[in-house]
Formats: sequence, C-alpha cells, structure tokens
Amino acid sequence: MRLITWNINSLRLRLPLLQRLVSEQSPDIICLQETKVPDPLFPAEALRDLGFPHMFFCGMKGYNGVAILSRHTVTPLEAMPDWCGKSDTRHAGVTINTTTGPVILHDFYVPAGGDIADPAVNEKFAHKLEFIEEVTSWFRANPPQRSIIVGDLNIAPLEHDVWSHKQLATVVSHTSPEIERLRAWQDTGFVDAMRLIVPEPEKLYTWWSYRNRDWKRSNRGRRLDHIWLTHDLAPTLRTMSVLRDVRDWESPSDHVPVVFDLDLDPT
DNA sequence: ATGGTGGACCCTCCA
Repeated sequence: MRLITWNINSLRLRLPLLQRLVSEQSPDIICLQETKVPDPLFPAEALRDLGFPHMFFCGMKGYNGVAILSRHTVTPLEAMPDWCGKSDTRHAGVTINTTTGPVILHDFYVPAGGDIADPAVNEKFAHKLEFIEEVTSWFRANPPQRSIIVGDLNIAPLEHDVWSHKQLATVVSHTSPEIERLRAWQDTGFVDAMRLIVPEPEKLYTWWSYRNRDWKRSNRGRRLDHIWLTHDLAPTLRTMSVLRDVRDWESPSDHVPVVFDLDLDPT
C-alpha cells in the first residue's frame, strides 16, 4: 500500500501538480493539508477522474482544510473531538480495510503558531500548544493500534530536522515547548517512520520557505511533515521518500510530498 | 536587524 502526505497549499490552484504526482507515483491513498477549499467547492469530480472515488474531506473558506483521497473504500472515523472547540478543519481520520485487518489513518494539520514563541503574548502559539495537548490526551485515552498519523505537524523536532539547530532554537517550529509536546504525543504509541529510513544525523527537510530566492542553494529547510506508525505497524514499513524535486515544479507548494510504502494490501 | 514570497480574499489575514 502506497501513501502520500502533502501540504498542497491550495488544492484548487495545484490540481495540475497533484495530477502529475499521481501519474508519477501511483499512490493508493493521498492525505492533503491546507486544501483551502470549503466543502461545497471541493473538486470531487476532478479527483474521481484522477482515480480516487473515495474521499473524505473537511475544509473552510480561505484557511486550513484536510482531505484523504483513496482508490479503495475508506470509512470515516466517528465521534472525533472538535479540537480546541474551533471547528477549523485540521483533522481527518478514516479506517482502511486490508487483508490483515483494519488500519486507522489520521491526517493532521497542526496550527503553525505565529511568530512569537510565547503563549502569554501570542494566542496562535498558545493554540498550537493546546491543540497538541488535547490530541495527546485523546490518544492517551484511546491507545492507538494499527494506526498511522501523517500530516503537517508544523514542528521539526530533531537537531537535523532544521538547517541550523542553534539559529532556530527560538524560532516557532523548533522551540523546546513545542518539541516536548510533540514528543509526548508521539509517545502515546508511535514511532517516527521517516527517521527509521533516514536516521540522524542526516539532514531531512520537507519544507523550504517561499521567502528565499534560491531555496535549493541556500537549503534552509525544515522537516515539518511527518509519518508516524504505531509499533505494531512499524515492521510493515518498506520505503519512504521525500519528493524534493516537486519543490521545483511550476508554481510549487512550499512543502513537498512524502511517499511511503507499507507491506499491507488494501481491500 | 530586517525583510524577504505566496495564497486567499474584501484589503488584510495567514503561512
């Protein structure tokens, strides 16, 4: 089973890029973040034509939005919390049927957190911390098995997940309070699948800012996008690849897709 | 120390 996670930064604007990605990678399931499309305007027909008849999405006007596209039947998770009571379309979850039993897939878009790394003066940073705390509490109360978390978690936790550990230590996405909370969330039962394939100290980035003339030359990246597997699924991980080339496609997202293969057969 | 770019949209917010 091949999956892709990608912060597409506007689904409607980048449909042609998604089309190219699908033709080159042939994924079974795609998890998108920052679709920036309200549900009534979701381009369902175009995605069906791309080969994904099963889709689960929630979006809003202008911001956020997540979507799970699948070639195979998926069942939306029932009764998930409304994180922080904001109804701001940052999470989608489905069950995938496989020959060895059901697998749960979560697609998250964690709040970016604004510019100032102080929850007392920056409510966006406070929201980011609170969001992760709530999600962590939920997973503690509902211990995950045969589960996958993917998405833009907007935190680069490891030293070599950023271009400069020192220079980013006070920059939102790489500060201690965020990293500690991300760790606590992961410790509810998950392993960092990307780092199983590319261990530290190798640099690993999935995002390069638009505010850089030559992103490739300066290479000031961060690993903001993640793939986590519960321990029981970790042995099924076969491959993982950050599709860095997509950052140079026509009118790209600032995030690139991450593709991975699990030794599972969807039904 | 600063400002740099890009998407959505009601012109300013968000990343």
